[in-house]
Amino acid sequence: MVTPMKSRGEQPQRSRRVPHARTPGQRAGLTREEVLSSARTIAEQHGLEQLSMRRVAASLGVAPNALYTYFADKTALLDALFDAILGEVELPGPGAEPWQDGLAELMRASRRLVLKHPHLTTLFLTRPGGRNAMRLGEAALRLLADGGIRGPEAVTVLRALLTYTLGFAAMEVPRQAEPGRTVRTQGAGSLIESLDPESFRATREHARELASHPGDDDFETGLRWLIRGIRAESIVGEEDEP
Amino acid sequence: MVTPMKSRGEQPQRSRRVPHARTPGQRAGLTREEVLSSARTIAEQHGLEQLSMRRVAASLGVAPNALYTYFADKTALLDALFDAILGEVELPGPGAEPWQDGLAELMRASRRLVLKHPHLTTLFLTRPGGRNAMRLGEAALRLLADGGIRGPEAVTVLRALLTYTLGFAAMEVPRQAEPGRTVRTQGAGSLIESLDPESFRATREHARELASHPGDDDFETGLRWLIRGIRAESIVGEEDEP
DNA sequence: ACCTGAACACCGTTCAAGT
DNA sequence: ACCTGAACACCGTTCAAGT
Repeated sequence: MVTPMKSRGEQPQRSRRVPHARTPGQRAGLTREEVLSSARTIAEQHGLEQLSMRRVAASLGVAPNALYTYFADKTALLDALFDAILGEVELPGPGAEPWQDGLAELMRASRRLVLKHPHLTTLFLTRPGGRNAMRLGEAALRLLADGGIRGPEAVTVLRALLTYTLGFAAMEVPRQAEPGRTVRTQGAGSLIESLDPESFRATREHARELASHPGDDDFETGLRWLIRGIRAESIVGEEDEP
Repeated sequence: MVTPMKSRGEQPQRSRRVPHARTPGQRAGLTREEVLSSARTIAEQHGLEQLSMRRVAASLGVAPNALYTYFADKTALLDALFDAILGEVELPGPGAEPWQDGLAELMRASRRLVLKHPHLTTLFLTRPGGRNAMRLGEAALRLLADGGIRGPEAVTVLRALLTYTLGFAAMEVPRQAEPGRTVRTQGAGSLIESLDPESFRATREHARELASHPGDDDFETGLRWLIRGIRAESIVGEEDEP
């Protein structure tokens, strides 16, 4: 499904040649939300590396430096963009399901979100969390508390789960979504063939699997392993293991 | 019509090294390795975002376009740089230690490497592997084979472990190493305090732990969980658990 | 406060030409 | 093949000035 864009007064993409039709004194009637939304459209359609202050400004029909009224610099815009997207994660309701299932579902939702924004992957891993990241963390911590995991250990668990989830998404995305990478990516398979058969014996034996894209199954399996390991060590007195 | 500005008076040159003291015909005696090494120095000392073709060229005392003799474009240089660094991972010898200990040590070595190059973290997650990445994978696959894990499952295990390891390093680094981020980073702690006490109850209860930097202990714990989960599900008939 | 014009100090990359 | 000079089409950001 396509992300529902708030349709404001903008005419679709005719940023070609409408240079700011204003004299120094006049206002364009910009808002912070409009700038953010425009940045988002560009990032989603053309990739993060195409997202520039000048391009955002052009798509809004203003001069480049007009944006600095709303964002101190480009990283401020990036941080806001990141947090806005994070706000769309569908939190699993406080259902009666077992806490570990709820956690798994939360991680799946996070991964789906990242995959829906392939160009922003690195942002998710490197930018410190804003308000919406906290909202995600809160949901996870509550689920953990349901499972009897609190305190420092809960934070460690949360970090491990998020690391795995976001890291997995970060690894699987660029290989398939980068701009002019088609040639280089397919080269991975043929690179294996060129390796010395002796010193790369195991690699060659697994050539087929290594060439395949990581996907849902790999993610689910690893997530299950991690949760299982957490339970085995953290929940001492649990007996109702299925 | 916007006029491209090109009116350039005689500005004083102020580059560090001697500006290319050659006439069009003369050679600088560059090598691919020299270019790579110079790029590496810049990336390590000033960060990845400061690594530009022009800066590398300047540090070598050549014109910017001279580099295109050795690298097709900037991403080619980046890929080569990435693989060169990967080549420095210390592979654990084929010792008699249990396979899971060997794997854990391999992941620790990988994390240490990433942490030694804080500016290159995203590179490790997003760039497809070159020859040295294969070398790392080979070592891991052999250890897994020692543990009786082969075929598709071995690749799944390898992916899960690498995802966790590189993802963890990617998350812990930027928060402490980014250029002008000091103010923003410390803001994470105070952001928690500003949250609504009710809807962010769990977050506030864990404020202290959440504010702390993830570190060695967190990494080790998560790695142990993951490996334990893998063993529990993959190794059916193992009894000698300590 | 919100915007423009102009400028500064950069980018990656290409093209022609010299040896 | 290896390099320079010059140019093209971009960047982020700042500064002064207009309303």
